Amino acid sequence: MDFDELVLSLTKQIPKGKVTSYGELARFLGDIKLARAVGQALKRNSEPIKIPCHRVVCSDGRIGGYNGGISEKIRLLRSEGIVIRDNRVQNFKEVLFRASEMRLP
DNA sequence: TCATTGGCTATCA
DNA sequence: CTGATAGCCAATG
Repeated sequence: MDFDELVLSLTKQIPKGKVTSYGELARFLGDIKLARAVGQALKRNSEPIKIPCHRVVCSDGRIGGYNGGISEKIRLLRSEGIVIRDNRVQNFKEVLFRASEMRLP
């Protein structure tokens, strides 16, 4: 299983109504410095339907980027109950899906 | 091979 | 609060 597949499989574990950060995913993978590569892996995601890549945001609660545009990302998150204000998830710490809750496929 | 490009993070002023 | 800085990984050409 290559890097991209691993990242995507972890992303699929994020429950609806929660989010995680590129850094959290990277931490689970063993190295916080993988954060950027994680972002790239999500970007290269070929099946955006099955993979909720919109549930991955910046470590400080800012939205981050999205293939379909940030507005679309925000819209999707709101539709799942995430509260966003000034391009930030409001209760970030509370809705954060932590690395300790992830598991290998 | 080397250079570039990001959906990044942490730290300091 | 905003900006600048410095790391830095995987894919791509």
